[in-house]
Formats: sequence, C-alpha cells, structure tokens
Amino acid sequence: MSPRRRDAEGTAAARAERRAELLATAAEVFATRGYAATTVREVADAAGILGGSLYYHFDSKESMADEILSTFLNEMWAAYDRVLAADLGARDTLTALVAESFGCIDRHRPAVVMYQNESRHLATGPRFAYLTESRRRFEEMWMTLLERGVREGAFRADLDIALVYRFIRDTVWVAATWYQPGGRLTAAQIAEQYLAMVLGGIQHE
Amino acid sequence: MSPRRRDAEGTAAARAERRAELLATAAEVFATRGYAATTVREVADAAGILGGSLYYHFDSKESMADEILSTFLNEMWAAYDRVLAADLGARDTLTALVAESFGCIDRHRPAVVMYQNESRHLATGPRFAYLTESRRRFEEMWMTLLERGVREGAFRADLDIALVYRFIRDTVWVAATWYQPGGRLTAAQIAEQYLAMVLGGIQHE
Amino acid sequence: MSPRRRDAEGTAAARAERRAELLATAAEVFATRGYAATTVREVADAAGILGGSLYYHFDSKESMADEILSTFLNEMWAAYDRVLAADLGARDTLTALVAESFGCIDRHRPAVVMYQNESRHLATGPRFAYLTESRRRFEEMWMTLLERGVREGAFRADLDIALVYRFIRDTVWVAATWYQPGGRLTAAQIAEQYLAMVLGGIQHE
Amino acid sequence: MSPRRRDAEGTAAARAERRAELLATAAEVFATRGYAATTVREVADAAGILGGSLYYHFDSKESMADEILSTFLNEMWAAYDRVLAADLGARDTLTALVAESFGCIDRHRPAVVMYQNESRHLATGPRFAYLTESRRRFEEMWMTLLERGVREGAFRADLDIALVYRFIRDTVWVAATWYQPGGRLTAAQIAEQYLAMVLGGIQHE
DNA sequence: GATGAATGAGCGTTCATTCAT
DNA sequence: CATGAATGAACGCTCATTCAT
Repeated sequence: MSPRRRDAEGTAAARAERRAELLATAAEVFATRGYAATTVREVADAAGILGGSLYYHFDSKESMADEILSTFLNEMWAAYDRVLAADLGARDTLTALVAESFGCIDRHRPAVVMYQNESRHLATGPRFAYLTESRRRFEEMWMTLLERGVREGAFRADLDIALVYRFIRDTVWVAATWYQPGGRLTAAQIAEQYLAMVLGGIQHE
Repeated sequence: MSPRRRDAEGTAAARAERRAELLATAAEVFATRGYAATTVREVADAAGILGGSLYYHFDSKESMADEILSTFLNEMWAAYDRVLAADLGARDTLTALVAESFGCIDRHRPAVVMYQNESRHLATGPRFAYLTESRRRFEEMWMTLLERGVREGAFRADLDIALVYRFIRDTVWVAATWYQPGGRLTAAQIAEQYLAMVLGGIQHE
Repeated sequence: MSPRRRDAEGTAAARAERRAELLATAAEVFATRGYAATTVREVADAAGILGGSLYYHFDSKESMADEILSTFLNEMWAAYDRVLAADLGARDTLTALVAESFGCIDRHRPAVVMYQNESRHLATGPRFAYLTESRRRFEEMWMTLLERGVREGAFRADLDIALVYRFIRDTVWVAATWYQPGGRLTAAQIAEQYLAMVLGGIQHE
Repeated sequence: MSPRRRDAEGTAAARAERRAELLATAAEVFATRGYAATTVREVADAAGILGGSLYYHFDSKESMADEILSTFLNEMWAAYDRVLAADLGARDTLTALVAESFGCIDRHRPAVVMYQNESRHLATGPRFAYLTESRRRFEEMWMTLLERGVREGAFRADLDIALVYRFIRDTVWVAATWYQPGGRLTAAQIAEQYLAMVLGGIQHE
C-alpha cells in the first residue's frame, strides 16, 4: 500500500468517523428533545462546534435525520433477514425477532426513539419514502409469521391477529423510550421477560 | 333568575362551547402533525378562522396544549379513582383500569396521542408540572396493584414488576396512535382482546 | 352595490395598493443596490417595516422580483402590441417603438434597471422562463422590423442587421440606468434625440 | 545573474502567472454569474482548487474584483492616452477611441462585463474610488471631444451633447455582454459597423 | 501551495404573538 | 368575535474567511 493510498484512506476514514460521531450526538439530541423542537444550534452545541459548522459535514438537518434513520433500519433489516433465513418454527422465529429488536434498541436507542416519534411526520416527504416501505414490510413480515403460528398451532387462534401484531410491535419498540444501556437489566434480559409475558401472559395459572 | 343573569349564562356557555370546539380542533391537528411542528395558523385554518383570532380565546399555543392535556388527565383520573374506590381484587382492578383506559382513548384520542408524543418535552416547563406528577401517581398506582396481585397470587411471581408495569402502560396507551373511533373494533372489544393477551399470553397451551 | 360588497372591494383594493407600494419600494432598492446584494431587511427598512413583515404580503424575495418584472413586461408588450397593430411603415414603427420604450423607462425605471442587470441571472430558474421568452419575442420583433425596413428601402442595406438590433436594443434600455424622471429632459425629448441619432447619425453632412 | 536570483525570479514569475490564471477564471465566473451572486467556492471550483486555497493568493473576494477591474482600466487608459497623444481631428479621434474600446472588450471581456454590472455597487467602498475617478475622466474626455467636434463642424450641432455621450458610451460597452471572441464578427468588424451607425445613422438617404 | 475543518456574521424565512379596527 | 397588518425573536442555512496541518 502506497503512502498516498494510506493517506487517502486515513482521511476518508477520519471523515466517516467524524460524521458518525456527529450523527450519534444529533440522534441523542433529537431523541431527547424531539426532531422538530431541536434546533441545529442545539445539536452543534452538544457536539462542541458552531451551528454553521455542521453544514460542512451534512447538507441539512433533514439529511442528518435521514442518515440516522436509514442506518438504523438497514441494520435492523439485516438482522431480521438473518433470522428469517434460518427458517425456524413460528415460535422460535418470534423469539429471535424480539431478541434482535431489543438488540437494535440497545445499539441504536436514539434512532429507535426518533423512529417512534418522528417517522409518521417525516414519512410525508418523498425523501423518507423508505420509512413507509419499511413499515409495510414490517407489518407484512409479522402478520405472515403470526398467521403461520396460528396455523401451526403455536399461537392461540381466538385473538385478532392484527391486534396481536400491533400489541407486539408497540410493546417492543416503545421500550426504546425508557431503556438505558448499562441499566439494571440488559437488553437480553428485557427481551427474555418480554417474551415470557407475551407468550405466557402475566396471569398466574 | 333575572333576564340579565340568563343572558350572561348563555354567553358564558356559548363561550365555553366555542372554546371546547376550538380545543377539539387543535388537539386533532396537534395529534396529527405533532405539537412543535404545528403552527397556530394551521390550527386556525382547521377551525376556519385567522391565526390572530385564536388569541381572543386562548393566551397562547402552550395554553391550548395545557387545557387539552389537563382536561384529558382530569377525566382519566376521575375514572381511575372510581375504579380504585370500588376496592376490587387485583385482577378485576386491572381489568377495569384497562377498560377505562381504552374508554379514555375512545373519547380523547387526540389528547392521548399528544400526551404520548409531547409530554416528555412539555413537562420540562413549570406550567406542565402536573404531567410529571400524573406520571408519578400513575406508576405508583400500577406498581402497587401489580405487587398486590403477585402477593394475592393473581399474577405470576417470576416477572420483573417494573417491566410488567411498562409493558402494560405502553401497550395500552400507544393504541391511541392507531385507534380509529368507528373502526372495525370498538374500544371495548380492543380492551377485551388486550386483556386476553396480557393476562393469558398469546401462546397456545 | 351592497355595503358588504363595497367593503370587500375596499379591502382588496387597499391590499393591492399596499402591495404596489411595497413593490415600488423594493424595485427602487433592487435597482440601486442590485437584487442579489440587496437584503430583504433593506427593502423592509426602505418601506418602514420589519423584515419579517414583508412576508405577510409576499411569498419570497424572488416573488417580489417576479411581480416587478412581469408587471413591467406585461405593460411593455401591451404598448408594443398596440404599435404593431397600427400597421405603420418600418420607419414609423421604429419611431413609435422607441417612443414607447422610453415611456416604459419613464414609468418603470427601477424595473427596467432590474431587467437589465438581473434577467440573465434570474432567467436560469423555471419561474422566470417568461424572461427568456420575452427576450426571444423582442428579438424576433425587431429583426423582422429591421429586415422589412431594409426591404422597403427605409434603412441602409450595408449594415449587419443583427448588430443594428443589438445597437438599438442596448442604446434604448441602458438609458434606464441614468434616466431621472423630472430631470432636465423628459422621456419624450430623450426619445426624439435618440431617434435623430439612430436614424441620421451624429456626423454632420 | 546568480542562480538564487534566477530562482527567485522564476518563483515570482510563476506566482504572478498563477495569480493571472486565477484572476482570469474569477473574472469569467463573476461576469457570468454576477459578482455578488458568485461564491468564492464557485471561483475555486472553476480553478480546480478548494475555497480556502484562494486565500493563499488573494486577501479577499473584494481584492480579486479590485485587481480584475484595475488591470482592465489601466490598460484601457493606456490605450486611450496613446490615442489622445496622437492629436488627431475629432472624427478620427472618435474613430480611434471606439476601435480601442472594442479592442479592450476583446481582450478583457469578463472585466468589462463586471465593470458594467458591478461598478456602480462596488464604487461605494473607498477601495474602489478609482472607479468613480475613471468614470469622471471618461466623461470629461468624451464631452471635450464631442464639443470640439461640434465646434470643428465634424459633428451635428442640433444634438444634446450629454445625450450623445451617453449614447456612445452605452452602445460601446454594453457590447461586452454579448460579444464572443472568435464569433462571427471580429472586434474590429464590430467597431467598424458601430462607427458607421453612430456616424451615419441607420436611415437610408 | 493546498487542504479541510471550523468560524461567525448575516441571510431569507417562519411563526407565535399583538393590537387597532 | 374576528380581521389583518405588523412585530421581533429565532430558525435553518450560506458563505467569506481563518488556520493548523
């Protein structure tokens, strides 16, 4: 590897790293204060630079949100696709999907919070069409799984499938709003408990 | 009762009715677009008047949010207090609370959505201290109930109580974001299904 | 005419009048300082209001430029079309067109200056496509007239027509940059002298 | 000449050449987009370097404009002074001045366009006082020439001298906005035609 | 000579709010 | 009660400029 090549890589890598740093900061602030209510100056303050300086790295406030959300969704779908490719039974697939979801919350908490709070509003712009598409695919995936589970006798047949879908979806993702990495419970422990509740109910038998 | 008195009451009643109308409109728009992203003009447009005219009825955009949220919370607590006063067993109390919660969603859907999306942000101002207080009381009420339920043998003892609390809280309230009055399922039917899931789990036994 | 009708008309008229006032001010400032170099606050200062207040009347800085230029061009073409409809000989048509042009300069001086200085730059946006179209029609009209004049024996045949076109076009319109309504010479007097020069040359015979 | 001396000269010459290159690029961009509307980055892009790098060569955007305009004006006045020193008759002086002017347009087209479009605006700063002074001298020179021409019987006496001055000035310089070096007509041919028009008029006798 | 990250003033624009009518 | 013109603070963003490397 020539020194020039190494330099170029070093520069590009440093740049990417800085972007990632700034995006992590921005995601944190957006998640805490809300995207619309957060000013670009607040993000910059949190990053220790001036408002205008953010525009050296990003085109716009919107493009920060875009990059934060798409990075998260890409990783989420990669994880989901691995689970689906494993071709497990309905119950085990559900278990694995919930576990992966909590893993995403663990690694992308601010992005998940943003997704919860802002996607409905952001999705109206053409730039965020992928949010709508992701939501559609997500619903499709879960509905298919739940229907299969009922067919296979793994899940109760007396429940409204669409309602169960929303029940699980909301239950899992809203956890991002209160989950704290490094808190009393790990993401895996929370996933385990959630699965116990969702599968078995909270009632003593 | 003198004619003057009656007039004054008529005027005051008309005024209150107009306020309520405007607040219902505002809540709808705030819930749809998000409080921060909604302009006063959008609220006024939806009400068929001009932006400035809202200020005859309300001090500020914030005071609209205040009135919307406090009206909802007051009614919610009145309903909860009636349930608690009935002194039922843990399981029946839980059932009644969930039913009442879905009733609130039915009657105050936009306010509940606002509460979900904005309360964290709004609660930072002193004017909205009651949001924090309500959240505290809510948690206290549910934790007490769940602990009692475990003690009484109504609920499973192997679950993390704090997690169950959040599980139920989120499950119930997030429903406001998709619930449509007059849709396929009534609020009561949704409540019933939710209770079936929460109590019994989705797994076929 | 009902009082309501009269009121509505009065309001609409007052509004249109205010717009016209503000546009006249804006045109003056744009012409003096240059469109790009003029800030919205400078326009507002000249109008005695605050920067933001302009946006009650206009969508954007660009829409002010648009309205100023299109108003001027519409009137100019109306005048030109009247001349062309009169079906005069080439010499008299040229005389009448030059006279009307100076009339436009007299009534729309700042707009003409803006057109001179900014149209090339503004015309790149789709909103100002009419500037390009007007320029095309203008050239076509003049070229046709000059060719006819040569054919009819009214104008010299030894000159490059395209050059004569530019000669006249520039000569006439650039006058807007120094013409002062109410100055030593009226627009009509300037037109007369210009015609004498253009038609007869400055050389003593 | 010592090697050191030769190196220094070589360096200084190379530096001056790079400056001239960059100024030519800058003038082109300023003329095309307008000085105020052109960003330093656009100039740098056109030169194939980064925005900040221009500041190694120039103090500021303004100093680029300064150097472009003063270089042009210095050369123009050198040419004019040569003409005036020849002590020709009024008609021949006018002919020579117009020819030299078109020569300037040929060699300094972007600078002339900038001068046309921006000098009024730039001249307000003290740094560009020479623009005002040049304009004054220019007017003085032409007015003196025209008055002499009328006295000598070379030019018509029935025209307003001040108007004739502006007529010629505008006619000549505005040509820079459409002249293309290497186009259908050379600068000398355009000058010839312009002189034919200005001196003899466009009318057939 | 040139880079690239940052600065900071200022821009066009928005919007909650006021108030004379 | 409502209008509509205006306010003024703040916003997202731009850009001439600086400077360590």
